[in-house]
Order: sequence, then C-alpha cells, then structure tokens
Amino acid sequence: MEHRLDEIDRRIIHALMDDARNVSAPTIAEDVSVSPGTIRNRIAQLEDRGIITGYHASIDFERAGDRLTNLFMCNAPVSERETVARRAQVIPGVTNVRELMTGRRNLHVLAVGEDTDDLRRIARSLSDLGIEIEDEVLVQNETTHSYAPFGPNDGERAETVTDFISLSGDAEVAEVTVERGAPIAGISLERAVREGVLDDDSLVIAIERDDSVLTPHGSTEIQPDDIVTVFSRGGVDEETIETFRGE
Amino acid sequence: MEHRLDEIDRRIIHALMDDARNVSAPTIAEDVSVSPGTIRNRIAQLEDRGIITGYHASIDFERAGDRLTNLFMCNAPVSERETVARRAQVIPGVTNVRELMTGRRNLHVLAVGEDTDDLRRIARSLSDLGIEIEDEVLVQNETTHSYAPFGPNDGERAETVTDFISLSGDAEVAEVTVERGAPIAGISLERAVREGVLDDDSLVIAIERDDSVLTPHGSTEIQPDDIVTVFSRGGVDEETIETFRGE
DNA sequence: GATGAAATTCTTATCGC
DNA sequence: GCGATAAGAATTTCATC
Repeated sequence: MEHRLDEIDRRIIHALMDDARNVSAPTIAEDVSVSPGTIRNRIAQLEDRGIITGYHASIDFERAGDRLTNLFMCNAPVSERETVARRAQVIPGVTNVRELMTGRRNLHVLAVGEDTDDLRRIARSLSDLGIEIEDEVLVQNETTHSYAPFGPNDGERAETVTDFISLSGDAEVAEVTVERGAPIAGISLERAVREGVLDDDSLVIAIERDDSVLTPHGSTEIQPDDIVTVFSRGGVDEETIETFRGE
Repeated sequence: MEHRLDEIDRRIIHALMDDARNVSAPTIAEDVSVSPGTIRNRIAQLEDRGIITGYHASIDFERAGDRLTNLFMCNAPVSERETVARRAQVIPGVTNVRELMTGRRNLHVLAVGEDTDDLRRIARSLSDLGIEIEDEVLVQNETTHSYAPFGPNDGERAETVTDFISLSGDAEVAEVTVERGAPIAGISLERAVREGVLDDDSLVIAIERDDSVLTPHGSTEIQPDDIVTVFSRGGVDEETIETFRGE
C-alpha cells in the first residue's frame, strides 16, 4: 500500500505545486508522455493517499484592502499540541498552522487581521485555547514554490533569474544568468534591440563575466554564463526572461 | 487604481483559498449571483493587481516518500533581506519563504529534504548567501485555510468540527457541534441508526451538553448545540459530518 | 494505462449599460 | 469601464477495454 512515487507522480506534484489552477491534465500528460486520463487517475490517487492535501490560492492581504498578516509563535504542551492546533485552525482569520517537532515555540500560527485590534482578538482566541504566545511578528512578504527535485531533470538547469527587485512604479531590475542557446547569446546588444530579440523597454545595465563586471555598450556581445543585470521600466516579464533562456 | 474589494472579490478569494483547483467559475458565479464571465474577469483582475499571487498544491512530503520538512529560522540584515530572500527561494528544496518585519529571526525558510544530509546541503546554501541560521526545527504538520471573514456570511455559522484525531488504521474520532436543523437533531440514537441517518460504522461515544458530559444510550436524543464525540472505524467522512450540520 | 462519447467549463468576441 | 451573452475550443467525467 505504501507505494513509492514514480516519475509521473513527481512531475504531477511539481506541476501542481507550481500552479494548481491553470495547469491542465493534458498539459502535464504531454510533458510525461502518457494519456491525460492517466494523469487524472494519478492525481486522484495522490489525493486519496493524502499526499496532495489541498490546493490553495496565495493572497497578498496587504494589497487586498490593507490588511495585516501576523505570525504568532506559540508554545503548546506536546501532549495537546495536535488538538490545540486543530482548534486554532478554525479561528476566523487564521490561514496557516505549522506544528513543529521540538522547541518551546512549537506552534506557528499565521493570521490575517483588519487592524491591530483584530489581531488582538485572534491572540485572545489563541490564549483561550491554552496556547501561550511567546512571540509575534508582522509578516512582510511570503512566497511559495514548487519542490525543485520533482521538476523536469533536463540537465542541471539552474534557475535563470538569480535576483529580482521591484522599483517605484512598475519598473524592475532583474539579474539573470544567460543560458547556452539563449536567443540573445552571441549577438551584440545593438543588434538584439534592432532585431527585436531584446524588448525596447529593457536595458542591460551590467554584465558580470569571469568575476569582473563589464559596462555594456551597443557593440557588447552577451555570452552564455554571463550574469546580466536588466532594467525594465514596464516590469521584467516572462517574455523578457525567455530572451536569456536556452530553448 | 487602488480599488477596494467588493463582495464578489472577497467571495472569489475565499473560494480559491479553500480549493483553487476544483472550484469552477460557474460554481462561484452561482453563489454570488453574477455571470461566470464576470467571475473570470474578476479573477484575472485580482491576478493582475497582484492580490492573487499564485495557486499552490499542498503536499505531505512525509507521505510522499519519507521526506523531511524543515523550518530554518534565520537572520538576514534588513538592508539585504529582500535580496537574500529571493535568492533563498531558488535553492532546490526550498518551498516557502517568509520575510518578517522585525526581530532577529526575520527570515523563515521552509525546505524539504530527502534526509538530514540533504537538509545540511540546504543549510549550507543558505549560509553561502550570507544568511545566518539561528534555529531550525523539523515540521510535523502544516495546514492552510481560507480567510473566514471573506466567506459567506450566513449568520454566525461556526465550524461544525471542533476537533479531529486520527487513530491507528483508518479509524478516526471527531468532535462536532450539532447545528439547528441537523438531520440527527431531536431523534434518538437508536432511531438514527435504524433510519440510516447515522452511519453504521459511526458511534457516538460522548455528548457534552450544558458543561456536563452525558454517556449516550440508544434512547438518548441528540439536541442542537450538543458537542458530540463520534468514533468511526472507517474514518469520519464528509457525509457523516453532514448528519450533524444544519441544511 | 488507454480510449471515446457526453457534459461541463474555458476562451474569445461582441453587445449593452 | 464593467457585466452579460453566445459560439467554438478545450477540458473533465465516466464507462469501457
């Protein structure tokens, strides 16, 4: 009954962790070379076996009406931890609960509130359950990602984008590693812009090559393994990144 | 541009946080009494506005091949926190990163590893980024939930199930609050079983009423607001819970 | 695990307020 | 700009091999 996961299961998990809503069974099926029905069966099995426990949208509650996200780090007696964890989950505002194996702060409760008063209400609800709040912090940002080892193993494919900063307005700066076979590799910046390979709104502002940093000019050629810094006034979108990515 | 969310947006967010994959636009549309197309447009807007940031499957990695989930609580200089957070995200195995506003442990990194060696590799990767690991703990369990205040406001509808414990095998024990209008309310246990209202595999083992605990017999009648403890050898499924829930 | 028909849902374009 | 509507494409469901 305790079947191990095969390649199909792993790829399904990877795909659904990455995007649970907009990935269809046929899409995954093509990647793994089986029929869509098989993907569907496997997904149902993974759900039945309790491996896939749910699909949840991630929400930026700060943008969604100026709400606060707070992390309560709590102490619950080990013998009751599972029970109080379950009761904490249903407190209105609580969106995530982590039970930790050891330590004094063995219960992390993530909660969203309209304001600090609302968070106090949640704190009181936790206390009422016999949970001791050891520390609490506002959460600035949270991101969730797929489990890379379950992803496609096309070689050593490192992530292309190594850094990423949003500036005022829609402008963004991204640092990307140029892959072999990337559309922009081997041609000059001037030509890249002229031929539309590089977006008009994007500007290569630095090139890191062999541990030294070059200042790019029109005649500068981008090479594989260069780490280029790209500024884009309208935001660095997926299409721009593709320019630096191999096929 | 900074429009506040209306009831439609809130209900969409609630629905997608609860189940991002198996909820269709028409389903939500019916709940809110608008056309499916509108729901679709709103979802696209919420994504564009950066309020919905993604849809992720939740995976129980312990069941998925005996992997370990570990939480690294780290310290990153505030000035570099955003940058290192972004770099930490792409370390293979890292599935979640929380940036916290204040405190010494202002970066929580959740990572999955095949074994402790694998986790050490991830820890080393974090250190290489200049992140100081202050503490680390194995995660036993994690659950994610919808944001209740965005849910349907049909009265004060408290959660029916207040506690839930899995026993050996498939057996489970659940503690549920009986709602007004529930199928089982007002009839004796014996009759409930006879008429199929209560599952054959389910057994009411305790009734908490007015702060005292009753021992149930065949002639005992379940009343609204009773907190009943149900044991089921095959697992307490949604159908069983419905027995205690109002229409 | 694959196949095929039927129901549902999603995409897209178009119209009206 | 926002929501409703309708046609065609794609996906999911279900039974069957």
